Amino acid sequence: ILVVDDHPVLRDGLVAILGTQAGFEVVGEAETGGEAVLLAAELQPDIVMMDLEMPGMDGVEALKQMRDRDPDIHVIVFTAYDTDDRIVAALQAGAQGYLLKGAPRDQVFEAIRVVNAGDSLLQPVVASKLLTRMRRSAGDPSTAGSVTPREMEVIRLLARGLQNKEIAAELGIAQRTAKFHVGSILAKLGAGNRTEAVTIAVQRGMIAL
Amino acid sequence: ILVVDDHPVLRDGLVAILGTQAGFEVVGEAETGGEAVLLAAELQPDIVMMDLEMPGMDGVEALKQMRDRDPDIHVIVFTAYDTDDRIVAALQAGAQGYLLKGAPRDQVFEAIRVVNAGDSLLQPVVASKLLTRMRRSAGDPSTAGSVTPREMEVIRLLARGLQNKEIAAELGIAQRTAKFHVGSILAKLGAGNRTEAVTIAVQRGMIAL
DNA sequence: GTCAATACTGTACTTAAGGACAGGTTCTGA
DNA sequence: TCAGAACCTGTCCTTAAGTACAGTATTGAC
Repeated sequence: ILVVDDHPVLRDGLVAILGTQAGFEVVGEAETGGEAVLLAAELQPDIVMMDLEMPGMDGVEALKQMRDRDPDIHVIVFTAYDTDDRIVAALQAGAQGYLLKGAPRDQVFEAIRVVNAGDSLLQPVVASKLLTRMRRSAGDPSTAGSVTPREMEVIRLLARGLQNKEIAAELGIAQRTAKFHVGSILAKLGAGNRTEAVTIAVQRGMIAL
Repeated sequence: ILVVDDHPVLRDGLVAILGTQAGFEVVGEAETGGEAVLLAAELQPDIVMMDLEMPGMDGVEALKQMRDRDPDIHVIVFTAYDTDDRIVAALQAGAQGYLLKGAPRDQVFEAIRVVNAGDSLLQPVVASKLLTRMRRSAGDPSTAGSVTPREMEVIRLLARGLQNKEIAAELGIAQRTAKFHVGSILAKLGAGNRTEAVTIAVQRGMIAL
C-alpha cells in the first residue's frame, strides 16, 4: 500500500492502523501528487490510498498519470470532501474506491480488501451522492458542466465580484463580450444570476475560495 | 492529552505519533464537541488537541464551554483550515495553539510542550495570517465583521442567488428593506456588490457552501 | 429615561445586469 | 474542405442593483 496525503499526522494514522492488520503493508508514503506518481511507478504498490487536496499536483491529475502508466493500479481516494463533482472527477479518472476521512477503521480495511480483489467500494454517503448526481444530469443536459477555458477565467473574475466592464478590461475584450461569456456561464450552470453562478461553481469544485 | 476529531484515522494518527514521545500520554478521544466537553471535565487532561470542524457542536463552541468550566485548560486547535476568521474565533475563544493538519510531527510535539508550559504557539503561516488580519482591521474599522443576525440570514439568501424581491418575500419584509440589509452587508464586508459579498463571507467562514 | 443598535419603510435616481436578435473570426477535427 | 466550437462584437430593451436622503418602531443597556 502506498499512502499519499499532505498531512503527516494523517499519514501516520493510516500507517498505524494498517500496520495492525495482517496482510497489509505500507511500502511508501508521499505528500504531493508528483511524488505519488513517481513512487507508484517505482514501488508498484497493490493499492494507493490518496487524498485529493494536495499542494502542487492535484490528486485527480496524479490519479490519471498513475493509471496512464499502469492501468491495473488500484487507487482509493481518501478525502475530507464529498461534493458531487469531486467524486465524479475522481471516479472518472479511475479511482476504485472513495472513502471520506470520517470513515471508521473497519470501513478502511474493508475498502482495501475489496479494491484489492478488483472490485470497487464507495461509502454509502458517497454512493447516494453519486446517484443523485446521475439522476440530475440525466434529466437536465445543461448540468453537463462543459465550460470552456475562457469561461473558467470569467468565473474566477465573477467570484472576485468584478462587473462586466471590469472583466472586459481584465481580459482585454469588449464589455459586450464579457456580458456574452457571463450569459453562457449562467446557462451552462443553470444559474439565475452571477452570484448564484459563483455559488454553484464553488459547490461543484470548479473554483476554490 | 485529550484528542478530539471526527476522523477516526486522524485520531489514530495523533495517538500513534504522540505515543512515540516520552512524557506524552493520550488519556482519551472524542469525536464531537459535546463529547469533548464532557471528557475534558471528567479526565482533566493537561492538553486538548481539537479539530474545529465537527458534526454537532462546533469546535469553537466546545472550546468556550471547556474554558468556562476550567479556565486553566490548554487547548491546541488542530485543523485543516486557515482562514483568518476561524483563527481569530479560535484564539478569542481561548485556544493556546493553532496548528494546521499539514504540520510536520516535530511541530506537533513542539506545540504540545510549549502550550503545556503555559505559552502559546502558532504556526508561522497562522501567525502571519493573524498579523495581516490585525493590520487590516486596524486600518479599516468597517472590516470589523459585526454582522447582525438578520444580516446573516440575508447573506445566506444572497449566496443562493436570490434577488432583493425574492429575499423580501422569503423574509416577509419590504423589497426596500431587503435592499437596505444588502447595503449594510456590502458596507460591513467591504464588498462592491452582492457577488463579492458572498465570496468574502465564504472566505471568512461566515457561511459554508 | 435616555441612548444606541437593530430592523423596517419610503421616494428618487443612476448604473449594471441580463436577455433578444444578429452577426463576425479563427481553429480544429472529421 | 466543411462543420462545429470557441471566441468576439454590436444595438436595443427591460429589470435589478446600488446609493442618497429621510424617517419610524422596538429593544436592551446604562
